Amino acid sequence: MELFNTLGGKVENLEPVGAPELRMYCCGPTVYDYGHIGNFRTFLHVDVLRRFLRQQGMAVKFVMNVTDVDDKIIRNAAAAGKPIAEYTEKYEHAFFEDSDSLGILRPEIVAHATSCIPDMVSLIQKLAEQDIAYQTEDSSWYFRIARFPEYGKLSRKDFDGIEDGARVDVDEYEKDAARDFALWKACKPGEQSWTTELGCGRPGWHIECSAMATKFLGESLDLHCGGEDLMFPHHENEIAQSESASGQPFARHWMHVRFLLVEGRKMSKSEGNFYTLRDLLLKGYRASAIRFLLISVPYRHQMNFTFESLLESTNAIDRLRTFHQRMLKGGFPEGTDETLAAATAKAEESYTASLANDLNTAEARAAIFDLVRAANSAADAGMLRAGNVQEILRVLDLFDGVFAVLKDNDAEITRAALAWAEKEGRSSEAAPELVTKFAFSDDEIEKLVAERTSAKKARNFARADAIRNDLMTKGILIEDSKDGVRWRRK
RNA sequence: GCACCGAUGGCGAAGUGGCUAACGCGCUGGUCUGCAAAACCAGUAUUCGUGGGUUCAAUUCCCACUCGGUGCUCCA
Repeated sequence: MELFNTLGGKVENLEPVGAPELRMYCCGPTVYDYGHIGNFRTFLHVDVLRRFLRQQGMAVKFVMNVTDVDDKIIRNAAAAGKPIAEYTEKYEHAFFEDSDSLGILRPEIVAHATSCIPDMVSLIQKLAEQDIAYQTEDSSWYFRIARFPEYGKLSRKDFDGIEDGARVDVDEYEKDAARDFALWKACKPGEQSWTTELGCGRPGWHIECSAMATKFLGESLDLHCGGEDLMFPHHENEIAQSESASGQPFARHWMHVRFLLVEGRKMSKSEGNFYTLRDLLLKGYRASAIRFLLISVPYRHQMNFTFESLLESTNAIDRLRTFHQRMLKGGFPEGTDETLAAATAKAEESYTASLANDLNTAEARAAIFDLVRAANSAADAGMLRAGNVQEILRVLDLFDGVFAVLKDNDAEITRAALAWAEKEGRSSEAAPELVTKFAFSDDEIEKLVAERTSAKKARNFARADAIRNDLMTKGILIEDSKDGVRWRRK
């Protein structure tokens, strides 16, 4: 497949080199709070890539780190009066719970910063031997950027222009050069620290990824991913550290997912447009719709997240699911309609080609909707045959292997979110209509639906419609068809 | 300030130097239905931010401007 490579700024073929599997690393979350939709847009697109590569028959070994010690964690844990391990455990658990809700597959390996300290220490020692790492008076260790002439090759920055610019950390006066970055931060009283050959302290942020990626994937990776903001300085620093230590290219391919806007503005707490996944679930939006929306705009484009588009995604998924059910129900005559068979083959081809072309999810999506229309249309015209259905379901499975929205476990996820809100004392944040919608059990709904069906049989339409309207106000939709009644939560 | 990215219908959003500018949602009308829902059909941008240029031909390439976003600092 072809994927844009930030290093070099071109679309390039992505394939494993020197190993049977593609070695892929993604900078994961810093677990100091619940994940927001911006975080998840990145992880979702990385998931889409991984699923597609696998589907294309490529073996992938995917490693993601969890940053479980850093300034924010130390600050927040102290404020909460908890040891950092206990504090981070909660948010890491929540992160993976949210990832599951969004259909993000778990990495092959999850690497924790706090369990890889010795690897970081030996990496820094390697740099120290070459005098690339140096110690300041306070016993912290820094990376000497002057010793890595290629610094800036990823983000293609002109450092000559910036070097003497206004923004220099005033409190880092001990460094030899303003841009030198911390590898190891000397311990401070009351802060979590490790006593190592480098002295007492804790790792800098950048060294984590270099050490862990190398530990689990070797000195040269096939692909390194992350949000666009990480390109500089984080990834640039990773390259500098890793390549200085190993003398080899750190990662051949770099993928960066662009930020999203919320209602046309940068998402931020001060703008009041900052949303975690849980916020949205409690507002009554479905996990599947959030996934679908977040991956529908190709990863290299800035996307504008709005509540209107979230509703649109919900409706689009309903269309797909309704169609899927229609195909599964079957009952079509034997044989194959050639026109539809051709349309199906074309949809499959277009779907694959779109994703293979730098992960154009918008086009891949369009290919599937083309198929839905063609098949629905053929079915209505009495042209759909069992042989077509078989192929259509296969293509639909292919699509869903990457998009993962056909299986409906939204109610389950929403219930879990409600339970969480209850437990955390945040139930007031849950939308009232959500509470009424889920107050009804499936059994109760079935009972009312049965009652309506018998009222209908007795041609008591007034009673039947009253039941239907009542359920409608509670968010439950009833559909009659030739072969029975179907209901679903809207 | 310097650098980079974007601007396509009511909304979201693909795409291309030249065939009717995808797809989804919405809306309007029709078919179906006891009525709905689902589904289908038809309609919904003579036009791709503004102004100039290159070209036989530009939404697509170039320049300027306007607006939005991003990076230069922790951030997915």
